[in-house]
Amino acid sequence: MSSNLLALHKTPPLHNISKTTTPLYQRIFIPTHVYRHPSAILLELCTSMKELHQILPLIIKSGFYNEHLFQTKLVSLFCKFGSINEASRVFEPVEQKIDVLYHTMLKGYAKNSTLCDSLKFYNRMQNDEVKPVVYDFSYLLHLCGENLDYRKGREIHGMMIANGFESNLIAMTAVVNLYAKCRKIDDAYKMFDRMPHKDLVSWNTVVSGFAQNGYARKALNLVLDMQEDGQKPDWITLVSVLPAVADIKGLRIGMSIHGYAIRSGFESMVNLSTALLDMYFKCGSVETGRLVFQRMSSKTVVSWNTMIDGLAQNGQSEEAFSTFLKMLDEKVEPTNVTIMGALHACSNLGDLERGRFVHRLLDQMKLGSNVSVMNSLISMYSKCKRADIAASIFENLKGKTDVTWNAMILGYAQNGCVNEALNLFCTMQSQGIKPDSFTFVSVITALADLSVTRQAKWIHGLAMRTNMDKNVFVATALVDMYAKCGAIKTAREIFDTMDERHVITWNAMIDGYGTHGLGKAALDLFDDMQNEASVKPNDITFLSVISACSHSGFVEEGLYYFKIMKEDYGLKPSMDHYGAMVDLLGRAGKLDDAWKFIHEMPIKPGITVFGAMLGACKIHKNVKLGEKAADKLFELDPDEGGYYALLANMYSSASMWDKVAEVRTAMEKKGLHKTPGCSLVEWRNEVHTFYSGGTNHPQSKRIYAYLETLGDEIRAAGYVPDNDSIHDVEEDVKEQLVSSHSERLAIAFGLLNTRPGTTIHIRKNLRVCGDCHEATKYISLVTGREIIVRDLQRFHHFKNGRCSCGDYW
DNA sequence: ATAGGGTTAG
Repeated sequence: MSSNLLALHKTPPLHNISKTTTPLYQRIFIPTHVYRHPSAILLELCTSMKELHQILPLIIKSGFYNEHLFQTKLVSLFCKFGSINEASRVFEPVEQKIDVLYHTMLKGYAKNSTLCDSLKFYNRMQNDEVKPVVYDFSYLLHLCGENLDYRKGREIHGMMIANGFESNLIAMTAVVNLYAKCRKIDDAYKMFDRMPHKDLVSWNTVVSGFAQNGYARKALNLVLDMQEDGQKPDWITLVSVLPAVADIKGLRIGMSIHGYAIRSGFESMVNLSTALLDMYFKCGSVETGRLVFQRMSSKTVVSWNTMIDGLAQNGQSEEAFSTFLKMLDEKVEPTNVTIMGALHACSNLGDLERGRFVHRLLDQMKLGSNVSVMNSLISMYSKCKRADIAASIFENLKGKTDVTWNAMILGYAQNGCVNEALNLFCTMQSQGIKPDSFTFVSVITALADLSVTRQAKWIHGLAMRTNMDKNVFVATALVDMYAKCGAIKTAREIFDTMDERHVITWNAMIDGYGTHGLGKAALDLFDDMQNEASVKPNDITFLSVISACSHSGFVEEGLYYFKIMKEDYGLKPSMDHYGAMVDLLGRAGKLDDAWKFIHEMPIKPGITVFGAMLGACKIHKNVKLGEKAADKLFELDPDEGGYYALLANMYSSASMWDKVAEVRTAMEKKGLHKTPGCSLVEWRNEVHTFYSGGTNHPQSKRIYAYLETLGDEIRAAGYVPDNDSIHDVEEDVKEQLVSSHSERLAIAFGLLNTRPGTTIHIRKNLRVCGDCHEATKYISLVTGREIIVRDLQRFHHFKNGRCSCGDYW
């Protein structure tokens, strides 16, 4: 019986009907005009503009066209199908317009036209001496809410009061709704509080108001309050509160709401199922999400959209895309949100081909002017490594929003185009668009990649001045950036002063310690994290912890954390986790264990895993397993020259020169190249880039000359060149001289141009080679300088002839 | 004949 509560609320009880003399047509809900003529029944059943045009001649022929009821119905239908012009063509010629016709027309304006035009029509009503009714105000207020026009909304609120609707339930509910939509939730609540009588609809309005304004807990509490007030939540209450549940990832509350919905017989409401679907995905419960979707007896386009994006956000992008295709197959008309979901999936997959397919589709759908869609398109091309295409879309896009700027800045940042990202950041501000937390995160991430301390301090200062550093995500990006700039202490200081820490904050700090070789600090921090009730470690946390163990040689600990990750935390290891484990075992010299581990993996081992294996074989000169790993790599990713280089390095470390030559020939035949070594160093507000063996730098001569004297000094101090490292796979003979590796040029430049005692920060795009590592240790000794090198995988702090990695990297 | 509250999105 509870399921009928809403029905009882809206219609009089049945026994009343049978006692009265209500005419038959009212009892079965057929309106008067329909009763009078069969053609009107068609009008009642009409569901599209096309049908309406077919029926229109019949109405005219019937002679009823001039009746008020028909005119009003026609205006109503034309408006419903979106044509205010055709409604107007019915409305204007009517000589004796009844009030209802005006009200209907005003509704049409409010739903299909601008606020300005609607207000003009309202003024006309005043002139024509039509007395406004409460609904006129609610349409207008609704429109103000949609346009987020708070000022006009207040004006209309005033007009409403002037017309005597100050304490009208419906009018006040509309006001509450308006203030809530305009993000003035306090005003909305004040109005709600002032209402002498509150019904289900007004409670629902205020619940959805708090939910939409991000006050999830408050929204949930209001649902309890309303029940104390004697209102039983209906399915709209649930739909309104479910986004709040999703916001706080309250899976348990969500499930109890689901139970309540089933008990109350709301299961068949599509919108409710869709809201449940969304909630389950936002709570990360993919399985339940799939189940809800499967069980839905009818699906709207919103259900499909929720499913597609929900899957994409939960790492199921292949399934997201196939769901998108299935939707097209079932002839469901996609919307802009569908396209955004599909693009989201393509972004995650990094699949340019399918991304282009969606792009063509959205062009066909004429969605090219939809800013949100274009923002997603920019993100997709950026994620597919085509920042150039993204940039050309960005340039040509009319009506850019802050989201558009953020998407492009992030796109540049993710593609290593730091200067472009910074330039766009400046252009954005010069055009009066305020950077938000997303913008800062993108720019900070880009700078973190560069590892340039001066720029780091600049953006940090800017974030502080704009109060952006209070945002968790911005602060986390700062922690990450300082860690990547080698300033691990500053990173920790920011971490410690944060009011709120997200999982990603902990992850960034743990990873920072890990890459600095501070394994103990990383594990201590992981312990601290357990004491924090509000955060739970996720898969990334464990990846950082395991790789921290790997960098510090904590094999036992690494195995332990891998175990508890699965058993105590219920997390499924990804390819990256397996790669980190192989690295952990392999680096420690347990190559057979690593090889065994690969074969016992429950998923098919990928490039990450074999890459780690080959790297370990190179360090420990295990040619037999290294060749096996390399074979797999060539099979999995035949176009990557880096593996050939790694293999050649392995042979050279084992002094197998003929094999080295063989690999070089194979590489040349395939036209593959090793990524050129490149090191960055900051000097006087500029970033100087050095390539291996390069002579393009203005100070080049001075640098090479200095490297020669430096070579003599370090040899005198005991440095012995490592001949094994010399046989690299570079084509140029000069590049074979390790003394011209990019980091040495950068170090020499740094030493020549900074005052004695200054720490030198270098950023390298590849891993440091053994000989350079050895040489840098001696350089730090003879020059008395601290040299910090960030390579592809970790930090090396060289000081007094030693490195923080303890020669373990 | 007009009728206040509701789901998806960087």
